[in-house]
Amino acid sequence: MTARQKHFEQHLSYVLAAAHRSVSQSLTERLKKHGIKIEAWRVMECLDAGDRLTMGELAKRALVNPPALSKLVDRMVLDGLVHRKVADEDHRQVNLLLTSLGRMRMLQIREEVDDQDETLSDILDSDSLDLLRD
Amino acid sequence: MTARQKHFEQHLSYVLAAAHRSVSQSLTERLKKHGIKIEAWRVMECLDAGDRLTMGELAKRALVNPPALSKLVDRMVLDGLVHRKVADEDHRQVNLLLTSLGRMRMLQIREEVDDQDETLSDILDSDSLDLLRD
DNA sequence: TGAAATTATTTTCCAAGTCAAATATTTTAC
DNA sequence: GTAAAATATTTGACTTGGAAAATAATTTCA
Repeated sequence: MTARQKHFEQHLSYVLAAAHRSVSQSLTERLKKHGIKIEAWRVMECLDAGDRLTMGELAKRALVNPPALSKLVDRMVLDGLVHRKVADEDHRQVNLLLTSLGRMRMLQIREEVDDQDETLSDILDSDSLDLLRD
Repeated sequence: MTARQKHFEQHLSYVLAAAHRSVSQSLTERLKKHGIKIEAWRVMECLDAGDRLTMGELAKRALVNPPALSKLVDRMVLDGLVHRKVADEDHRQVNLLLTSLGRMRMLQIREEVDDQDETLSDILDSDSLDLLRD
């Protein structure tokens, strides 16, 4: 007899959705002044961190499905943040590269995100964050 | 001198997005057999739990923006899960009500969600969940 | 080798979300 | 009492996302 009869707001999926929504919304708000979406920021950070990423690798790391990534990258290319390059070894693959404008913008945005993280880390302790990495 | 130089995958927004994505995807997969989206399930649970909810209240509790909720409800009405009723006191407001079909379907879906929660609660302990409710 | 299978990415078509404006109703303040 | 402001919800125009198909390149293996 497990302790049931819980309110649905305690379901894992609800709690996660609420937390994600709240954090995303405030970050989206902050990123508005930089004219960029959270996903685009993640893509730029991945490119800065990882080496010669293909679209497939990038999709996994930046948490975006391949078709969505393809379209997002279209826009980022238009904005001059990244550029595509067919991979040398395997011509099916595409390597994405940050432009210097892209790197510059990423650094500015990173400050904004770091700032939000510091604000929020007062509320949330790091142990629970570790647990989320499952 | 705080311990910086962290990888961006440790950012709160990234960790939350990853956790949310992972849980949502597996739940979405499970809910497919019931022909329903996570948001629609949340709406039904809210209606079952709360009393005479207006669209505005519902939007907050079900974690959906008002325009998106309005459209989602359109579909749910078509599917016979809920129906709209102009509020008695304030005719600007709309009260949403579960149909009996809606309640029945909700109960079935709840089992699916409870099941997933049990599966995942082995991995994640409840302390971290409490912390997410901020 | 070369046809078939596999893999990476993009495209297409459609469903769903957003922002701002429109609509409907109620409240406020003269 | 009524015009103006405020509030609740929906609509419309546009953007974005997803599933599956299309495209392009590589690998397998007979």
